[in-house]
Amino acid sequence: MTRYEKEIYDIINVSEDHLTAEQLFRKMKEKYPRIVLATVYNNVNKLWESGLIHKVSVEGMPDRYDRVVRHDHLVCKSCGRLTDICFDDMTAALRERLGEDFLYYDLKVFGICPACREAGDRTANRGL
Amino acid sequence: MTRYEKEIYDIINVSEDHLTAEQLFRKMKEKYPRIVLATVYNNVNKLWESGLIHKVSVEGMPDRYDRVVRHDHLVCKSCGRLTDICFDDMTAALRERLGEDFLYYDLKVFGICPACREAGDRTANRGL
DNA sequence: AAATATTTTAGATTAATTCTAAAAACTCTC
DNA sequence: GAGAGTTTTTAGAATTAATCTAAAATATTT
Repeated sequence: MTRYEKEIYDIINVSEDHLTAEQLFRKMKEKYPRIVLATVYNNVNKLWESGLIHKVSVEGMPDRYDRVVRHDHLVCKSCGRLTDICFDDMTAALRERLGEDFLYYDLKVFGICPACREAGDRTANRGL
Repeated sequence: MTRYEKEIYDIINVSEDHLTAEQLFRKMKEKYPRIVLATVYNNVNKLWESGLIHKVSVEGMPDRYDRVVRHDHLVCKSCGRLTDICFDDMTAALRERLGEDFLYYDLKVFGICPACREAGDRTANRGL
């Protein structure tokens, strides 16, 4: 692993958030001011291809990057925020129903996050 | 629903495939040669916003559109092909674990489709 | 240190999607 | 059924996310 690769890997594994390439780029820039966005893309793609990080894609938003430890996601339909959640591992059950092996599965539960729900309520009260 | 909206809605509901905006555009063009890609985007977005169709997003590929009847997806990691599959409805179980309501969930199982597996085997035999 | 390979930079390019302004097609009212 | 207002479509520019390319910078090997 190169220096940047390692650094990006660490940011992703330490961060509570699910960062986009752009956000990783801004974070990297604090430490390496001459870094360029393409370098971040190069590195997340290398990390992704070698299975060291996950890529999370939600319609209408840029891809975000995530640690690989098994978990699921809550997606806010309103602001797009991703929250980790860990439902029971369904691998065995899915495999049985499917009748054959697969690589992995991805479960996203869409709803409205507390912050947006509150904001929505406030908005509703204002009659907007 | 406008004429185009209805037509696009029907194509999505009749098709076995999961079409991209580009593919819908080409299909629409057979019947309405003067149609423009932006019109397809306008219409799928209207349909999507009103909950009449689903949008399926997989990292690295353009969004595809789908009927709304509840089902899950198999995604080929190699060619990207989407296949419908219907596992048991987990809404109740997820809701219980989550402790609150949500809008819907999205389950994708990633693997290698039969065609790609075969092609891969052939390639492997060739030593590539 | 020279030769080779890998990574980064800078900036152009592509692909998917959205936006904008004008034209066309509806819809309503009288 | 002609004009007024609204909605949709067209055409093409603009935007965004991501990739590509070629040269420069860094590593690695010999």
